[in-house]
Amino acid sequence: MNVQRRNDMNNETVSRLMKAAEELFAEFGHENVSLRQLTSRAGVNVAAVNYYFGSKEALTDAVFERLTQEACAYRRQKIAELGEEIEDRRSHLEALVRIFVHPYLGEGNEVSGRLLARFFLRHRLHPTEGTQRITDTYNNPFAHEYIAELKKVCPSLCPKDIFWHYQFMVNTIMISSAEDTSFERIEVLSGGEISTASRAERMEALVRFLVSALSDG
Amino acid sequence: MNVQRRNDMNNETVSRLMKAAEELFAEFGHENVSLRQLTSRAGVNVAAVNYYFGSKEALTDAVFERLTQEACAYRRQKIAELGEEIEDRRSHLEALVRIFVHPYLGEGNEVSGRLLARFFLRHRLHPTEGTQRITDTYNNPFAHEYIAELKKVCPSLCPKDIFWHYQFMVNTIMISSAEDTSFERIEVLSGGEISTASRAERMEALVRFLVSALSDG
DNA sequence: GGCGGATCAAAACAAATGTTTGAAACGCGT
DNA sequence: ACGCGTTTCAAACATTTGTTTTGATCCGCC
Repeated sequence: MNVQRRNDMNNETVSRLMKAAEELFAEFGHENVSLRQLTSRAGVNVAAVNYYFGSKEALTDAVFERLTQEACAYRRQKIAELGEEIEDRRSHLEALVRIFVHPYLGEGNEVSGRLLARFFLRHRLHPTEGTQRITDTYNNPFAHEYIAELKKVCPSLCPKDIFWHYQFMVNTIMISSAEDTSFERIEVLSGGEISTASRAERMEALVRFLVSALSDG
Repeated sequence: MNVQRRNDMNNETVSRLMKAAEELFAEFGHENVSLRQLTSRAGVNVAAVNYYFGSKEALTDAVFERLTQEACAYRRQKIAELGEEIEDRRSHLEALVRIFVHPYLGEGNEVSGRLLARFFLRHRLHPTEGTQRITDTYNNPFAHEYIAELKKVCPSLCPKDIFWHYQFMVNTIMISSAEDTSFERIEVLSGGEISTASRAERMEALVRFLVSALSDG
């Protein structure tokens, strides 16, 4: 009835709200951002959230949905560009992994990547009707396509393990992308041997880890 | 002053509180458990939490600390039992991985394992003074010892990557242990090909994944 | 110009939370 | 039996949260 009343995209207030939500959610997590912080940052009234979205949760879901949609679309396109011909299995696998990781850790996705990962983790730990719907609509269909591609380049992997390893791969990427401090920990772990690495370095290390895990058997 | 007044372990109310906290936190996450739920379950008064622990956060930290301590102690002992002699690198590595995973997914650790993982994830996403202290006190020192063991059985791994891969390994284990639904997803991913797996099966699949990721290069 | 719906803003609202209070109940040594 | 420190309890408290309400204002249109 009054939920999700008129969240057209071409609306100043709506887009200001979503922009502010993205930034704040990424920095603090949606749990720790009150509507008053959010609307104050967006420069709109507190009531605007409920007026346009119906509830805070609906706004959260809207942000989550947009990011998820974009990530899946990007990856679908990149996989299509990759084509069918498989020259070297290992490098093809690496390309596949890079495509998956890119929306999270790739260049230009600093904010949205972290946010997307946080949303995903929250869905895993505390699924709601909304996040479940988004997962079913976007992530699961894409997951099937992606797993099919994995199968092509990992023939030595037991069929069951394809699913398992896909799951573990996703898990690793999520938490590794969700928070920068999880990467700064590398400095204390190595006793300073590795100084806090650049974003690009982190992604390379993650790709190596995942390729190694998925190849071989 | 009045914080952490008298949380002796040999106290009926205190242990009742911690037991209820463990169960509820594991099921819903500490964020989603109110003091009234908690104390009602424990059969004590609401004020008992503040009386004995000083605050809800202090109680949370106490639970976290105990579990972390136990996990590290267990692993230290098992590593010592493993001894120095390395006959087969691969199986030694596998044993090491199993030792790490056990407090999270091993038999008998159903509740505490999930809880510990949830705490750890929360610390990563939203560190506090308390969780940082616990990490510094227990996890980081143990991490150094464990990484040293890893180095012995992964000589082909570039020294820098030892730290990275350790970090990724921990991440994978955490999120994979934190929620059972992350494992039930395997059923929808495989299109029903794999029915929801037993806890033991999951652990085996995770061990395969990690060993594969850590060996080779 | 004036009507009517869309949009906004300030305030009020209800519910939940962690925390504190003050008094009653208890345990126990003297 | 008394006194005293500790523990327990119900109630109140202060604060924050998301949400709703009530008008005021804007803008297009007959």
